[in-house]
Amino acid sequence: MKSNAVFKRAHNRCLNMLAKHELGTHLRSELELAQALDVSRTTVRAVLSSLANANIIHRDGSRRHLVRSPVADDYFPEAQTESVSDIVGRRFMEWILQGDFRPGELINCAELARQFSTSTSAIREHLTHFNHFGLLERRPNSAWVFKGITTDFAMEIYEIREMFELRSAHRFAELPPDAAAWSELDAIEREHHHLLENIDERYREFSRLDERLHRLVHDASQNRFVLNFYDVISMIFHYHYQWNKADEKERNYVALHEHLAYIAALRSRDLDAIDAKCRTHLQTARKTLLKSVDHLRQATV
Amino acid sequence: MKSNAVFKRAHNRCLNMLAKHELGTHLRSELELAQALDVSRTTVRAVLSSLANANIIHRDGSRRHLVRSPVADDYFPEAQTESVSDIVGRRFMEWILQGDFRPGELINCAELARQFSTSTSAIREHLTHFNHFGLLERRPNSAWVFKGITTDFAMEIYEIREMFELRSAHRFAELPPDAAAWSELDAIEREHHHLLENIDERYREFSRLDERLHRLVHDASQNRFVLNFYDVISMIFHYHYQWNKADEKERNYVALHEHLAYIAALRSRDLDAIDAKCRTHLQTARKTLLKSVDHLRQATV
DNA sequence: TTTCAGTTTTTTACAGATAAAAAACAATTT
DNA sequence: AAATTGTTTTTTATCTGTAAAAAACTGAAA
Repeated sequence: MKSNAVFKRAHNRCLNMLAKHELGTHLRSELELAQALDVSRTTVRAVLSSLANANIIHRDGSRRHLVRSPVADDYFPEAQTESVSDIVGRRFMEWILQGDFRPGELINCAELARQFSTSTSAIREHLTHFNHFGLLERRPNSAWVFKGITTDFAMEIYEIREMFELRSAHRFAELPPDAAAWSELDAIEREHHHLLENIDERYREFSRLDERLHRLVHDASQNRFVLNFYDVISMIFHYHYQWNKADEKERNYVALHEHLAYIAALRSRDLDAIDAKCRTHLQTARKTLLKSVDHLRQATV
Repeated sequence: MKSNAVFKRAHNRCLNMLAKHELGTHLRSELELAQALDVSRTTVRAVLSSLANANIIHRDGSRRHLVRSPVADDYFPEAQTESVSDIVGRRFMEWILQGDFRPGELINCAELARQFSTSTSAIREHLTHFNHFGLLERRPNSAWVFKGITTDFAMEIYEIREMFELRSAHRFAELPPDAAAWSELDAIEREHHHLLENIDERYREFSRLDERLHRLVHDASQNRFVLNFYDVISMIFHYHYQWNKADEKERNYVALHEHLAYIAALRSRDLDAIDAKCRTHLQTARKTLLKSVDHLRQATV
């Protein structure tokens, strides 16, 4: 059966919203809450009745008002707000990065299902997903082969990434001056400067900024295949940041400066400069990934 | 439950093999048969016992020999040899091409399951597949949106195709002279000449040759993402050939000549010539696809 | 007449069950 | 000993069932 993670997530988010409310004030309509929480009205109603049960809100007639401010105990634990599908995806990547799988190894769905305490259906769904990511290969009527985050994988993914990002960057340069992307680029640049000012404390925030910049560039491609592919990159990087912490501050410092040069090139609209700065940055990023792959291999051999 | 399409397919293929045997001759070992039929020994044994039941083969001791030649009636109907997953994939594409879906329309899994007389699980599995193909978009906890084979789709897919094929063609040109790919290229070229000699009768065979040439070029990329993407192209083309028959002979005639020029360029190893011929051919192919998309849209509006 | 909350209907996300197929193991024959 | 067949164990593909969530419908209130 379906878990009620959607409900619990909405519940917690609703508590966050209510924490900013003054006592006694009326809540917004169910429809507005549904839109704010990004769930259906059905789920909002479930949340509201659970809040009423906990005496956080109370009804007077057809309206609801805030009775008491929510406390830590009113929240569902973070772990319960993750959907089964997200859990499986996360745990699968963790398995890979902990070296529980070796490249070429066959994957046992039932065993994984047991390990992750879900059903084989949930596992199967995710295996097709990772198949698309190039991490697995399906042998029809037979087992799945784990292909692994190997040197080959890193080289292949970067070959495509470079092609796609150069193409997208060119498109970006052609955007009309009033496009929203330019002001987003300005905002990203400012964030880079802020980060550099406090690099010692804030260097860990780089990954989010990296994602934001590259996603913005890729968006200019207006090509669903390019964007789909960036999801793959993004996922790999999301985990990569967690698995190789060596020289993290130094790496991020270098990358921030490369980003600034790249941003300046984009703004200059000079295609050759864009190519040069983009290539430089991607080559650094590739080296980092390759080093991590090596690290991963040595840790597990 | 699982259908026994694998068994039936193996059964029919085994009958084909036996049709070439002389009466009384002994069959090969179970293991050899399994390898020849590309199934497990378990399935081979099921096939052999069903053949024994039909008095086509007979056992003497531990060996088996052919008793009578198989007849048409011994075969399972073609329709029963397709796995559920293949059926769903095929029928889904047929639906798209018959205009049963309109771009932007929401897809109803249960309704589709009813239409295709399978379960929602089989449908769901295929929807994720088509999601990856850019034909659908998933809205979490909600319906799937059909994006359709639109002009945008054709433009986007060709943008990537051109990037990937040019890159692969360059790699192809760099292959050592003794690589197997060169002799396969020779064979493909000869097939082109044969086809051109009998273009009036054989023009329909072009699509298989087209797939063979482009697949060969893409193989040189040695990049799993390029190869995965070619599967998308290949699928679209497989159906495209069935949905637009207008000017088929003329189109194929032109394409065959473009292929020959492309092959000659590859053999010359001159990168500029390769780029030129490859681009020319892909642009023609794109025009054809765009015309078909138009055709599709007008037929369904 | 638009916006709301109450109610009902559909649909999705998963779990669980099972025949078919594969794989592993055991016993025989060449 | 190597190759084959017989038997048992696992694993996959797929169907069915159900709580959770979404969507659609309905009547009341602003």
